[in-house]
Amino acid sequence: MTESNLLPDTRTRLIAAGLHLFGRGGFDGTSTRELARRAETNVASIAYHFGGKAGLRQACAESIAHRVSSRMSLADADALPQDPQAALSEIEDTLRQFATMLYSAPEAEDFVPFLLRELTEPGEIAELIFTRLLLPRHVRLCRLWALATGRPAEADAVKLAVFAAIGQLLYFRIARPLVTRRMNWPGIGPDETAQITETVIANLRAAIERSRT
Amino acid sequence: MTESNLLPDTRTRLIAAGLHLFGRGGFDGTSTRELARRAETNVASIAYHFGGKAGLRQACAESIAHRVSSRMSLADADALPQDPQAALSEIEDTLRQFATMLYSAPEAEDFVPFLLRELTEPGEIAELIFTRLLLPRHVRLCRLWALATGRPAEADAVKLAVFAAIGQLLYFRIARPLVTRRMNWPGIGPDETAQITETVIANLRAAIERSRT
DNA sequence: CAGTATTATTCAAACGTTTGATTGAATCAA
DNA sequence: TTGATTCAATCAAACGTTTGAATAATACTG
Repeated sequence: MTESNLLPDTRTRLIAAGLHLFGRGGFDGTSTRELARRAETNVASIAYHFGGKAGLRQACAESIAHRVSSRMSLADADALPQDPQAALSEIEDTLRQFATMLYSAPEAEDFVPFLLRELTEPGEIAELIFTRLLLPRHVRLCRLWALATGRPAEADAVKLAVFAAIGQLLYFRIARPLVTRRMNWPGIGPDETAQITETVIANLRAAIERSRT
Repeated sequence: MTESNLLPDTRTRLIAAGLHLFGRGGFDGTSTRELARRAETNVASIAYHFGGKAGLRQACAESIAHRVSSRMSLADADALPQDPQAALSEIEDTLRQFATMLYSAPEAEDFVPFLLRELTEPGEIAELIFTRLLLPRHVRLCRLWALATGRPAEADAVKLAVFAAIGQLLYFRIARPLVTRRMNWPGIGPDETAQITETVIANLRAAIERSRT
């Protein structure tokens, strides 16, 4: 106790290094020596704390799962809004939260690239991220969508529409270099984030309107 | 002359191997020995024909650029449709072509993963793919969008809306394992492709309708 | 047209480096 | 002292690349 040290745990530092380096260079593109250097520790610590490089990768994913869970809490599953307008509002709020996390939350900056990279290539990590983070939110969004449009919550069309809405946000982040190039943006700051978010929200409203009639 | 050999060029075989292996395992995750084995040649051929592993990667990208150009030709830039309805139709056609290539074209199957992987990580290759393949089509789609909605073609909102439309298609392909899991699909066949495409087209129509008013 | 010189391509083998992992000693806190 | 943790040093394996000889294709010459 009473940690007067300036540095966090070796364990914690290694996970931070993993998120950063795996997210940028990929798992194969990152060496254990790089990881150790960035975490300011010895290579052997990786094996000691995580059993190996693959174990560190897993620990990075679990670290994200925890942090995202705390930052984007699921609304109580039993408490669904009643009128369509309230359902739509909650969908919009969820997307906005998601966008904030993806584009401009400083504390998410180091793990979002890791998350996206793992999501784009199938494997155990993608599995974990999907079941723990994405799936429960997808299910709830489908229920909300159903409330907002009057369609059955588990209809294929509803599920796909929700995927499409989330997909737009994820895509803008994945293709960020392409988007900034085409838009002649210096980067994605608060203004640009707002523009993207409003585009997606506008698409959402249009889709729901059309689906309702 | 009179090639009675069963195999294509070593050069050609190496590019095919590169598209396949880089697309699945990534650049760092693929060794020159794997590449040579799959191309049924010697490792030294990589250096001989492409200067090295990185050169093969580049050649793979250029091969894609050629193949996509021939399969998805750009309509003549000077021949824009005149009425909004025709413009909308051409946008829809373009998206459908794109979807076919991404999801179900057999001859695209081996290079689509390569293309997506390179697009998701910034670099020289992504640059080439973007400027040669994506950008010209994006520009034309913006013009068509402008015609269909009456808005200025180079308005930020138009560019972003086009990105959002393309992004949906790309995302469904990138996140294919996730989508099939959630939908309880065995895979993405013609039926599933149609469902996805219709979802995106429906979103497109809704967005354009709303943008027009 | 035959025979030779020239070039292009492929090959097995080896190069030096880097990889992830492991070792046993050193260091630390309790 | 004890158990947990970190360390420098080392390991075999795999890495991308290079080598020089062998082979195949092409051009030249008499």
